[in-house]
Amino acid sequence: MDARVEQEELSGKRARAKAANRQAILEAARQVFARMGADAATVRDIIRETDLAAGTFYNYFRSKEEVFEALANEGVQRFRSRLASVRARATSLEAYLKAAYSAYFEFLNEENEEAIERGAPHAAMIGVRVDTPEMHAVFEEIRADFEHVAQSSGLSLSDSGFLTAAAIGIAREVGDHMLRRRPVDTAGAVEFATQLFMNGAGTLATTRKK
Amino acid sequence: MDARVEQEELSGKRARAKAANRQAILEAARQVFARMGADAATVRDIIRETDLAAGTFYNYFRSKEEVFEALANEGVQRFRSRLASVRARATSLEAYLKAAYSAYFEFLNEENEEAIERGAPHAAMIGVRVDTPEMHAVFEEIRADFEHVAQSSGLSLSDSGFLTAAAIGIAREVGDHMLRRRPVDTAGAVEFATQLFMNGAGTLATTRKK
Amino acid sequence: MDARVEQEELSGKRARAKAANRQAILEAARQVFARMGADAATVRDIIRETDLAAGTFYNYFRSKEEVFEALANEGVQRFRSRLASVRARATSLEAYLKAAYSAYFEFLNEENEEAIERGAPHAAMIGVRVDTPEMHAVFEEIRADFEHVAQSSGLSLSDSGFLTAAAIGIAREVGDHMLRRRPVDTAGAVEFATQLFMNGAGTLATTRKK
Amino acid sequence: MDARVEQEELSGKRARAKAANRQAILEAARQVFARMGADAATVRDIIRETDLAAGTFYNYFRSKEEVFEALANEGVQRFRSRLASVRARATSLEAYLKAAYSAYFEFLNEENEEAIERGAPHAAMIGVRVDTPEMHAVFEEIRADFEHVAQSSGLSLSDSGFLTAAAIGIAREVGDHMLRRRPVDTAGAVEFATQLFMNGAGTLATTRKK
DNA sequence: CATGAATGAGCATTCATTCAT
DNA sequence: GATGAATGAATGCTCATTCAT
Repeated sequence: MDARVEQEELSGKRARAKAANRQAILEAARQVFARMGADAATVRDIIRETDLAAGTFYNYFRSKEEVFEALANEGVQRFRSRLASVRARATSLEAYLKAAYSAYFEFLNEENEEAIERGAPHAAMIGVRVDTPEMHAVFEEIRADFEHVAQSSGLSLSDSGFLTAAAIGIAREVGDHMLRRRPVDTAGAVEFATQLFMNGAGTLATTRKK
Repeated sequence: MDARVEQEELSGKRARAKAANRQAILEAARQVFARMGADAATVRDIIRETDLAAGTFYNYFRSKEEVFEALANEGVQRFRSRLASVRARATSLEAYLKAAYSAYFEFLNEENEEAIERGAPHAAMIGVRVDTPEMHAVFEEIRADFEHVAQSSGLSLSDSGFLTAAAIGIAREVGDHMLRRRPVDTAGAVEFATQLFMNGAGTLATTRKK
Repeated sequence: MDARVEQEELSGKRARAKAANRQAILEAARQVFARMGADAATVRDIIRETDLAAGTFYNYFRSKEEVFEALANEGVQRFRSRLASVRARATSLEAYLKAAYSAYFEFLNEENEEAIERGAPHAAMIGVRVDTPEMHAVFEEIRADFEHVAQSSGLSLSDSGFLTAAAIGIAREVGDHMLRRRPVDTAGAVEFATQLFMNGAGTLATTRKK
Repeated sequence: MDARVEQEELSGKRARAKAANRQAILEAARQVFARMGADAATVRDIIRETDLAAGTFYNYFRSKEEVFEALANEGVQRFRSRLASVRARATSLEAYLKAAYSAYFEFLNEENEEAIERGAPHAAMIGVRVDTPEMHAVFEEIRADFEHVAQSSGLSLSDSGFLTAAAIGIAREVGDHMLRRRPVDTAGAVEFATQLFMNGAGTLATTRKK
């Protein structure tokens, strides 16, 4: 009885403590992964960054991989929610692209800012790089967006799979390249990526003066 | 005199054996990396795939990473040499792109054929995926090619860094996508990637009939 | 409240277990070192003598050397505390020597008894043989004792460093020799060493009858 | 026939080459042992210091221990031959002691000079420290010398075993101590050790002025 | 639920030794 | 007899995971 009452009284606190522990582990993992790479990191490395005991880790995750996945999904989800806003407001293909690239490049910049400042060589995009079911879902969302926008404009896309892949490829590589430049110019990257995807390299080259 | 000849004969055999062993380790590593991923793989996994003894590994490589690097460089070099032929024959930007994408997609297909058939989920491009000095060199080569071809055509590229990044991004993602389709259609991928890069998505969408 | 009490009970048990494990490792190491020599011994040899698991060793010591050192210091400290009593009661140089030699030879005998009975060829004095900072401290203690006792007697020692070295040398070699005789005669060894150090070999040789 | 003749022609050369190889290994071992300690040293370390191949080592020695023993015996033998000269010329106990201590301290100094200059922390007396049959032989030789000299002087030693042990103990510790002082004063050490052994500490202490 | 010591499988690596050449 | 690559047993050590408290 006593125990039960106590348990119920505590349940709120406990739930909060549980959530806090889970978050603590995730945050520690994020830092450790960034600092030494997810592959080199060990569960011990993560738990050491925490004030929890080794065994406690296993109350929340079954393995390092599970943490990694959780972290990755978290990242993807963050981007996905941004993409959802974009989708809602998209009118033309070009407008959609601009908004989507903008969302991605901003996201990339924000996510890496914290890590890069801390001198974290392995930072580069834990959340969005990995080949997970979540990432495939994002691919399909974008493809659907493309098709939807195209349809609205009375267009038929030749190969939406390839188009989506290309859009994503541009985002990734141009995004990485953008991060290496100082100052980081997301607006420029958005402009470039959108122009290239819409009109090709032709418009990006100018006839030289003699 | 006699001794010298004999010694050379011997060292010939030995040298051949050494080279063979090195190759055996590399080949085993390629398979192991493909099967279980380079990070999960251990030196033991590699040497087990071989009929060599554990210690022998260390006569040839100092660590798993060294094997990985050797393998990666090997792959990049193979592609680089193809790229060199392309460069030699490039006339216009479009011709260069077509040839380069063709080189890459064919390369991708060949390299992965063997691995995919063996059911190797981690196959996807050890040689060309990793972020090595070699890869940066390839990036710069392509950028230089772009600038050279542009100059020949009397054009000035707006941002050769971003352009190169975009071209590579398209290659990577469209390439991966291509591999997932059956039958693998490299020619179609080449056509798509070239068109997109040159003219943008506009030309790839057709006005729908009502 | 309850929890606190419980925790202390638990930690008590744990603490006891930890101490017991540490002792078990030390004792096992002592035996193994005695049996096969500290250099030939491996961590596995030590842990095998224990009912602990291999990894547990590293919860207590970082290496075999650390165990060795702990063991050596332990031995030296045991002897040092005996020497402290001797010092407290020393009046003349001869009295000090007698007491110190007695302390050492008894110590030597006791420490090696257990080991020799078990047929341990490498027993001979882990604790006092090695060249550690602890041993140097003992050297300096003895030298200080010499000077102090001499001063009390109104004497000035010619070379306290050499004198200390000589006293220790005699202790070591005569002590080892003593251990090889049956029955072990510590009293005789004390008498001999003291006489030799005080008066030289002259008093130990008697004129032969014709 | 041909082969035989060739072999016989070479036999001289070969014998010399064999001896040279053996010496090369011994010398390399001496250096390696001095540099890193005999226990830490490996056969590889030794052979690396040589221009011989790994396998060649085993044509001359069966193991590192055998080299060590050879080296140790060599050292003891060198000292033994000096001791033999001493013995030949010894008249009184004091004269013998003086000569023997002199022989040992000089020997110690010479053997370690080369090593210490090269910055070899592990040098300290490979040749004379170890507990080998050879060392026991030396012990017995000295004991016999003691008895012989005593007899010549019409004396009877109380306990020649302990006396010998004491003399050796003094030699060892005073010798080590001597090596630590700069400049190394072998003459002083000889004087001290002889005086102490002959007359005890009494003569080495002087009454203090009030 | 938290704790943290124990576990023991598993890994990288070294090394003495062998042996085909 | 010399060579030096191959061998594979052995070692130190780490780490994910368990479980008594």
